[in-house]
This record gives sequence, structure tokens and C-alpha cells, in this order.
Amino acid sequence: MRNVPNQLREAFRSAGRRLTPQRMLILQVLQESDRHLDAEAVHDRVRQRDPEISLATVYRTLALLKEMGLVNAPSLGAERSRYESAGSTPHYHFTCLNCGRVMEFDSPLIGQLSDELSQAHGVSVVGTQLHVVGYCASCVAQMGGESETSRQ
Amino acid sequence: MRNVPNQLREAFRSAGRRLTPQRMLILQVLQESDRHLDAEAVHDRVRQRDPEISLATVYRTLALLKEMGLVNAPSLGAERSRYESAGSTPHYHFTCLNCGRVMEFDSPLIGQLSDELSQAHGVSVVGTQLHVVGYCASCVAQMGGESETSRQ
DNA sequence: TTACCTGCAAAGGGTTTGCACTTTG
DNA sequence: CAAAGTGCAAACCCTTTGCAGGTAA
Repeated sequence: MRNVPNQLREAFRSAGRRLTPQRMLILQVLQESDRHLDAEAVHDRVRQRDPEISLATVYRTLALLKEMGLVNAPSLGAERSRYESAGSTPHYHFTCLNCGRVMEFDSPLIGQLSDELSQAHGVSVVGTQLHVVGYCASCVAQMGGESETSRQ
Repeated sequence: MRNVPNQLREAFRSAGRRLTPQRMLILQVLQESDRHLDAEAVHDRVRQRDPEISLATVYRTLALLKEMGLVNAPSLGAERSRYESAGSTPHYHFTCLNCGRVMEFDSPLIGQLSDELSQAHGVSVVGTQLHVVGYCASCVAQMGGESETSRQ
């Protein structure tokens, strides 16, 4: 467990977490992969180097890494499915990671994006879905200068 | 079961589906709600008018309505969570509705969109997720001038 | 009349957790 | 050493499904 980037060591230390071989391995697998992996895929790859590692540890580690900001979970807020009646104007969503508030918005840029995509790749766009996550104005204000990353 | 918009009737008829009271109720609840509801929330509301309706029916109906394009499920592809190492360039996806091919792309417009959102609403953007669906170039060519609209 | 639907209850499948043992710092 | 982490297996929870009895068209 040497040859570990100090930055990484430090990230764990300052978060009061331990840098275990399992965690390093999982992080490594994610870094080496160029595509998004689900927990099971991570588990499979990790087991090639450490057959003992459990799926539970993979889940726990992914959650931890995500919390630490070392890993992104594109399907952020992997909450249950939500539905809305169609037919209304297309709109996009912003979800606050702190308070969970969902805001809808729209922008002409999205139309531009469709056009750009059509022209560049010759595709025919039927629909777009945009999900932005971050912190809403009031949570930003409330958190002020705190450097703590908040839990979702 | 009269006073039903003919358009709706027709939508079901042409899809070879039946317009049952349960389905109408569910659709109605979704239309009346201004926020996204998960299956359980839909179930709760629907039961206020028909205590007999089951959660299974709600799930089946939501799937059907989504398939018919009458309902949107923002969390498209409610697949399992996927993870990627943070720090890599953000990328977005285009999925072809015909052949299923997935293409990744990127555009500066997305950055602009974040900026726009930040300025307009004072939010702090952490990440964006864009999913575009449509038909890829080769499928468009192959399908030629067919006018059928496809389901999302 | 007959597909298609519904309710019920059980099964699925991804994710989380309790527990006893191990390991990091 | 004490606190954190791990493996295992059971528990969870949302969602799906098999079945037998309804029901729209």
C-alpha cells in the first residue's frame, strides 16, 4: 500500500476514512474504465484481482467514493421512477442535492443542441431529456462558505 | 365512461388497448398533478377515488401510458445506477430508437446551459446529464419517407 | 363472446444492513 | 488498541408476474 498518490491518501485521511486495498482497487477499476459501470460490473472487474472482495463492499465503496466526489453517478439520485403527464411543454429538471427540491426550466439552447446534433451526425432527434444537479440558490446561501460537502 | 376525449379513446383504440376506468383515473391524476409522482404517490391519489385499485395496476398502467407516449418518465431508462471515475470529460448520450445504438457526444452548448441556469436561478451546478433520443443517420436513411411517429 | 385487464399474492432483482471478524492508523 | 472496514447472508424495497376471476368492445 505504498505508491499511493498522496493526494488520494490525503483525501481519505481528511475525510476520516481509511484507504483500504479494496477501496483502491475499486477506484482503480473505475479510473481504468472508459465507460460507466454498474455495481456488478465493478465487482466483476475487481474480483479479477481480488476474488475475495464482496459485492456489499463494492456498494459501500461506491457510495463512499461518490460522497467524497471521487466518483460520479450519472444516474444521480437513483431514486424511484417518477412520472408526469406528457403533452405539456418540454421541460428539463434541476435537482438540488441538498434539499431535494426539483425545479423545471427550459432553454432555447436545447433546441440549438438538437440542431447541432442533427447537423453534425445526421440524426433525427425525437426528444431530449436533460437533468441538471447541483445546489439551489437557498441552499447555496445557507451553506455559505462551509467547505463540507453535504450528503444528498 | 362517456365524456372521454375522443382523441384519448382513439389513442387507445388504435393501440389495441382498452380504456378502462382505472387507466382513465391514473391518467387524470397525472394530468392534475403539477409535480412528478412516483408509482406509490399515484396509487395513493388514485385510491382516493377508487380504493380498490391495486399498485400492480398502477405500475402496469404507467408502463403502458409511457409506451403510448401519454406519460413521460423523466428518469428515462430507470436502469441500475452506473458509476464513472470523476474528472473525465462530461459526455452525453444519443440513443437510436430504431437500432438501439448509443452514441456519445459533447457540446459547448451544455456548458452555456449551465451558465445560463446559474445566472437565471442562482443555482450551483454540479453536473448535467443529457439524454437525446431519435433515429441515427443510417436508420433515417433506411426508413426513408415513412411518416409513422414513434414512441419514446 | 373473447381478448384484454384487474387484484392478489408471491417472486424478482438491485441495494442495504446486522453481525462477528479483520485491519488500518 | 480503538475505530473503521470487510464478508456473508438475510433483509429491504420497488417493481414485475402468474393466476383466476372480471370486463370493454
